[in-house]
Amino acid sequence: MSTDAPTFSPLYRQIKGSIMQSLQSGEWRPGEAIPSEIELAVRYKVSQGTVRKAIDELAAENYLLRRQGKGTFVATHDEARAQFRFLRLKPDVGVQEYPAGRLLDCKRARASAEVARLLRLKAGDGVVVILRVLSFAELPTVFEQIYLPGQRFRELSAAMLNDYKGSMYKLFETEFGTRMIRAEEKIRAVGADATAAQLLGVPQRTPLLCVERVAFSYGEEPVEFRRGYYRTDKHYYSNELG
Amino acid sequence: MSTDAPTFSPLYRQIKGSIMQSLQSGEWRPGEAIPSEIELAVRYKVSQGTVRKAIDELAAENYLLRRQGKGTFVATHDEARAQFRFLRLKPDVGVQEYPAGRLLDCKRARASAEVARLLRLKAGDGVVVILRVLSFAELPTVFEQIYLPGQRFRELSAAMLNDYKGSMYKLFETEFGTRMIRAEEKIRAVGADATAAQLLGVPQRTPLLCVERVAFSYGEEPVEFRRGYYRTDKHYYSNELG
DNA sequence: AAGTGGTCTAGACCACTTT
DNA sequence: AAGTGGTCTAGACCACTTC
Repeated sequence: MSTDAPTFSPLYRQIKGSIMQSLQSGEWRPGEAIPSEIELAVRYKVSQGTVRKAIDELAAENYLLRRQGKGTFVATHDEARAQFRFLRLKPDVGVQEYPAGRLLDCKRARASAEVARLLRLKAGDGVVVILRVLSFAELPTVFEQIYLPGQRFRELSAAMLNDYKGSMYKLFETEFGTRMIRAEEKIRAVGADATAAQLLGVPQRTPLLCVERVAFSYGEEPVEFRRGYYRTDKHYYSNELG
Repeated sequence: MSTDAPTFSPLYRQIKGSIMQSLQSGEWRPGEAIPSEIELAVRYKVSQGTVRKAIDELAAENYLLRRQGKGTFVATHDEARAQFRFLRLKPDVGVQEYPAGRLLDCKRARASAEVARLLRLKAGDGVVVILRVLSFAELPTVFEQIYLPGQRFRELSAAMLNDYKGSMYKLFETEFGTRMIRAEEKIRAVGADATAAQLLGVPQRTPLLCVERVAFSYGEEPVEFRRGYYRTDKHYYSNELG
């Protein structure tokens, strides 16, 4: 038999697929409870155990959040758990805090070949470009360039970004129905260019972490490209190898 | 601290603990099959499903490896899966390859305060210090300083490191009964010092990734501290945010 | 008390590997 | 054919939350 044909797909994976579709279609919205395991078992005509296994996997992949006694909820970017999932910078001393953001620019532009490739657009398609600086305890630490598909984020404006309190991903989720599920990062060491040096208050050619991130939403759809320059004299990027 | 006053500990977690102890004690060795689920169910006087759940978690945490039809095996560092678990450097172009290592030094020394703290030793305790350079396709890319507890690695020698074919963690596992389970890394950007510059063939102050790793064995015991300097002009450190 | 997720059981059957 | 892990079921009971 051909190796890649879906020769066999267990029931619980099909259920998992159904649930993911309901999430993607917005039938159940972030923060809301989905139907109970028993209800879903009835709906899909399977046993509760089979539904459980489907939900177990979705919870492990950060799509859902189980709360004993209360129900199963669509994951959100304002849970404590999610706060630092995409921000791996920790201070050398003290506890991790959420940074203050300063918006430098938010404009429309055309996608370069690179950005188009990463976001699966056509070169020249419209994108939103956001520039900002993040500071920890008044110390400018991150300079970020963010690229978003213009289509999906048509309504996004500088005012919106400034008014919104909370993380950017929370705003995307709330205002654009776009939930980030996972991201891939490529990390390099580079010397600060004139712009980064000025914004971060360091000499040119100071070694900085260059972190390029592509974030994916439902269905492995890339919906954000972000390039960040991190000062690492008082912070470090933390990672766990499991 | 004794493991816990179990406010409440489900059966399958106790089973999991028992299995972990058998792994730690060496009752089942890396690469070997552990008893079948049914045998374990009999041994622990529980149902097969309860054993399954315990094994599920251990497999997810890279302690065990399930193979349908064959059995459940103690994880090893020579599986394809494990090869790149601790090496996150990927080439900008081409496919990831295993690097060639060149040993520069392997000596005994006394732990500095920092190394002692990280390895939970007393300052001045004996440690093994290894210096080496890793090259990808003839290109020196990583300069590493490795610190190991002298006690545990009493027999380790330069000859042993040179003779051994395969990854260092595989050697630790085979020759010292020390299996690395997980690791934490702190990543910074720094300028190349004279030593690193010379060994990696770059000018001084070239931006390099500085990756500090503490690796843990069974029971969260730290058994290795490693500081690596990575060139990132042709490679990048890849990470996934799940 | 009622409803939710979490644990545990016992048994049936499926898929994969080896003999 | 026999043995392994993988799936699925049905039901019991526990722990947590809310009413």
